Amino acid sequence: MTKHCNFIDKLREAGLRPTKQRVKICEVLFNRDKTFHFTINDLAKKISEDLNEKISLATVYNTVHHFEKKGYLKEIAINSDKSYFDTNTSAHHHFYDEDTHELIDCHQNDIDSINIKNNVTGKKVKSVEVLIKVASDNQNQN
Amino acid sequence: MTKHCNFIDKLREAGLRPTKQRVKICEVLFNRDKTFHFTINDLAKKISEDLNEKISLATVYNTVHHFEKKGYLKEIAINSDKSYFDTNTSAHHHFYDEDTHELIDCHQNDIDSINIKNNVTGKKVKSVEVLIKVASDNQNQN
DNA sequence: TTATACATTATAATTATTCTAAACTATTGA
DNA sequence: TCAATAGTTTAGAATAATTATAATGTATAA
Repeated sequence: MTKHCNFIDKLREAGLRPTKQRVKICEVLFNRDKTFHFTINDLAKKISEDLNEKISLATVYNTVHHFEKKGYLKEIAINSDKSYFDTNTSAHHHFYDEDTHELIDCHQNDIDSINIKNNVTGKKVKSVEVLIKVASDNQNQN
Repeated sequence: MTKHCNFIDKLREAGLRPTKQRVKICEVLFNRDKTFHFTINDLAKKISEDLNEKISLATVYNTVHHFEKKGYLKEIAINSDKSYFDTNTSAHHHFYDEDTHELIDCHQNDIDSINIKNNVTGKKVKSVEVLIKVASDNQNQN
């Protein structure tokens, strides 16, 4: 289990002052074994439940975006009215369960590596994201 | 070039009455050689320019969503405050140019086919979308 | 041609996100 | 230790995409 002081270091490394709000956000995000897929709203709700006091949404937005820029979080490309983030920043892709609206990590051994043969002229590949939508067989395909 | 009557048929096949608004939307979307990547706003703007009269945004939203359900359009998974659609509904993926914010089709011969070795238990793969983000070499990676 | 079911529209409502400006706090250096 | 300052948090307003509403309009089938 990672401790407070590690989060303080982590925040300092990101050039952020370790305020109690940010440390709390770190705890919720990074003090866990499994990958966490979340929306800003999920995160804010979890924090206020844990903490029994509210934290401004603006702070959550700002901090999450800082973390994303610093590579502590990854934003997941998905068609939704909300933005999804992932605490797993390693190269991996996602399943999206259309029945439950749940995101599931797709690990390296679940998929053959993606081989791009022709890139856009004069550009460099910055990231490759695969989203595999799944559903029960009897589900309507959309 | 596809003609009016074809659009009327197309709309009927989708179970939609061929109103003048819908026929116009068809013209803008399907009366073209190249793939069209667009947001609802792009589309509404193009229509009002072409037609020199406005068409309600609600109508555009409704019609585009009908078309998407019927498989005439594909929604593209991208992290954006807006939804992107594509008139090319065949199996293909996308490059996203982070410099210009432009979407570019990734054709079959640009990428090796995606091989999913382990799917989520009890589910069927409904779609596989690959988004390749590209930028100039000197661009900040985010 | 008329009844009816479906469509369009303007506008209001909703929701996610960003902005703002005032109050607050971690940090730095005297 | 303490004050100055630079960065933070906050509530609430502003913005923007999307959806809902309810009145009016129109394609269609009988």
